[in-house]
Amino acid sequence: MPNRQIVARELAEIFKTLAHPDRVRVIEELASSELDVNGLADRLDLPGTRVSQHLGKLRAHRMVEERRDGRHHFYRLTQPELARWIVDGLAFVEGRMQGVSEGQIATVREMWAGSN
Amino acid sequence: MPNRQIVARELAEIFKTLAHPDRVRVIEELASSELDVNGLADRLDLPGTRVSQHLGKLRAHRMVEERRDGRHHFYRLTQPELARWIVDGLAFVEGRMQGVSEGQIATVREMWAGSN
DNA sequence: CATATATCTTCGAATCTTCGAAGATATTTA
DNA sequence: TAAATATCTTCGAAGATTCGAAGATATATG
Repeated sequence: MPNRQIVARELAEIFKTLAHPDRVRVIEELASSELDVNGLADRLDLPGTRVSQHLGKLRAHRMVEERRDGRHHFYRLTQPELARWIVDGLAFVEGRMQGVSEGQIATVREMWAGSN
Repeated sequence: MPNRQIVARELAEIFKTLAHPDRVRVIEELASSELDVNGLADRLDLPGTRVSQHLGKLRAHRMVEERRDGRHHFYRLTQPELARWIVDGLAFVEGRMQGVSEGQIATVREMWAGSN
């Protein structure tokens, strides 16, 4: 199979892995600090079991790494630059503009980009 | 709902829209030139009906724009920088390295990035 | 006007994703 | 050792996605 198809398939896998709002938020949280499952669940206001499932998927695709300390599983980004690249993608949210103002986007960009 | 959640939802929509190898390839083809449905189908070696379906989705998310000339529907990127951002994402394919060599990625990066 | 071409839309089956609930495992504390 | 805590995995239902096939539309050509 031509290289372009192989590489396109890999890229699509990455996009699929990021194609859930909770997982985007998990990655942006981890951009500023390592956290355990409950730490993430608290900050994102999501049930821990759901955060755990998302982390399982991110782990399967090597986007996060795990470190265990006692009964806590701490997670961090395998490639911290990933968080920045995602923030760069906000440029394409702006263009679409369905119910999201430029001001809102700018605010979030600063929150997420600032923590890096 | 907090801004971060709204923006994360929009970003996830973008990722979902890009989460198919055919659509990644369509976008990279359109980075270098406007094409009609059959033109794309030929270059990507895909059935025209399938390319049309993918274009429908990209259109629904305003990633491509249509121009009609007779019975031909020509498509171009709404935001040409999108193609470059996707190529930047190749950095994260490299990190994962499941059956894809750095050489293959570099080759594709040049093909896609060069056409811009 | 009849036909061929280019594209779009709809349909239904197969597959994948998501979500919460329930159960399993490992670690700490009493 | 028993109970509590933190996390993971599995299960099954609901919903979304993908794909090719078939039918609809619009435009060009004979």
